[in-house]
Amino acid sequence: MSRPVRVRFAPSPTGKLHVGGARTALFNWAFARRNGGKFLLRIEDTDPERSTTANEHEILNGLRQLGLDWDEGPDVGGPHAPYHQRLRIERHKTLAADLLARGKAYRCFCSRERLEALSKEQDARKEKNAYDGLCRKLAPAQAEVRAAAGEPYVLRFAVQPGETRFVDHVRGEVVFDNKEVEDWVMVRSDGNPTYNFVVVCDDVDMEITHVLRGEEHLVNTPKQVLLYHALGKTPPEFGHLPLMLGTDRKKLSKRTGDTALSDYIEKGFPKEAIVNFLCLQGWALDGSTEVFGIDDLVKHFDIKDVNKAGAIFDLDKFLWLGGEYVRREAPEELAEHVLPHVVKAGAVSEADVRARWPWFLQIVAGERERIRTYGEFAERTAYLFARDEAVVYDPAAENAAKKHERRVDTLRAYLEWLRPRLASGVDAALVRDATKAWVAEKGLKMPQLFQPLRVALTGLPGGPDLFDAMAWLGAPATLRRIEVALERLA
RNA sequence: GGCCCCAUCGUCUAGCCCGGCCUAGGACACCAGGUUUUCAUCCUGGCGACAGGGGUUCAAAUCCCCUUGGGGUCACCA
Repeated sequence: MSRPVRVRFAPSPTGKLHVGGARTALFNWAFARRNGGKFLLRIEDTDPERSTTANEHEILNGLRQLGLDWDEGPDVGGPHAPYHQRLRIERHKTLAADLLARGKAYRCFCSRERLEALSKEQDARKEKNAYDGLCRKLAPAQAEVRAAAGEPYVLRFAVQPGETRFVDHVRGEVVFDNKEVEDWVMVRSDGNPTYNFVVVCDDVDMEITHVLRGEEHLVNTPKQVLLYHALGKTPPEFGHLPLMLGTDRKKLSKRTGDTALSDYIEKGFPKEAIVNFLCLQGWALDGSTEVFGIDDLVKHFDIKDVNKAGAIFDLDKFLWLGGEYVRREAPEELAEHVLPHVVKAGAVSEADVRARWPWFLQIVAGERERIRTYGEFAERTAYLFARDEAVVYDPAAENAAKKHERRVDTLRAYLEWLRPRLASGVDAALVRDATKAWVAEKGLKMPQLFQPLRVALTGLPGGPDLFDAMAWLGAPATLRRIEVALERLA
């Protein structure tokens, strides 16, 4: 007889949503959906200094963009409201007072100076840093008097000797000797409870059955399990997810790459690719299917299949996945996704693009196989929106063009030949065939014309079919760019 | 350093829990070839791993132990 599954994701709105956090949320959500349970969101805003509502909105927004929804949370409410931890503080204080009254916690009057000196001594003796339990020996009545006199104190949890063990669905059973767990601070001297305390209070009140979180919390778990017992509650089951690592094999940090979900959204990774990639960090569908959607995750997710070892964030594979999803999109859909990035690049307005929508769709269809993110589209097509006189020549492309001795003569001859043929616009197929015939007739090798021409039109070393590019550019720009190249490639 | 966690190709992983089907499978990346006006897509092929050492067993990537290596954590932060 097990209780209905209830899991939560409890982000702290002190910054952007980390991709590791996004994956934690995703796995929690999938676990709930897979097991017919509830997924709730709780905002861990106990640090008023660093928590902002802007961050909170961005986090919720990011989760929604990934396709997650929650049954209870700050915006949707629920039977256990409020879902902002800050608003639950009275309950936390009540629970803390109860623990104090029952001798499960005690007042500690030690000054920060003493604590600092203590840890210095411990360092010198190469001992582990931990509170020595001095105030635990104080008689409760005496502590009461000192507190009443206004002496500042913190509330510490009284750890009893023994062993603490818990089930971890990722790692198996984990055991800690309570000697390793210090008498940690539950309530600060300013009256605010600490994370390890409130997280348990809220998880108890919200009837959380499974706690799935990052491995960095593994060492907090014995403290929390002990607290559950002191509260007379059964601890939930745990699952500590492997860390997402940077290329330096350490916890993913800004040092080795972008860490915020929003960074990847801004770069224009397709949402489905983000979800897919996050799944692949620590979990596999079946060992051979790499591209799959969030529905497949729900259908097959089992916490027991989650990997124990940390996973290095593999940007190459992420980009590859991006390409997979980009190529699955129809031009119309892709055009909408790509448009904001084009506008952001600054050379053209959304209205201008929409005014030429069929034209834009052609370009999107043409570039689709060449991009892995929406952002890359904007980069690759920047030449289309450049001034004809100021197309940026990629050095590699320019050098390749300049390898050809007679490039200017060839280009000039071609320009003269081409001009009348574009009089009524560019028909890509026609010009393509005619040009190939022209090249053969002149006894030229293909690259002798095509490389200089490519630079003239696009400035890029690779790219779309040149005659498609001419069509996109239109006759005047095509001719003008070749004219300009006559001088720039001389 | 103490404690805790982890260990299959360069990377993400399948296999491990319930030893034999594993001369260890897939994917990314890389290399080579094909298609092509370039780039890309696409197709074909190649390179490439059970960290080391002991056990247990008829048999170990799979179970146990040790070593080594890596990571996490040691706050009145979450």
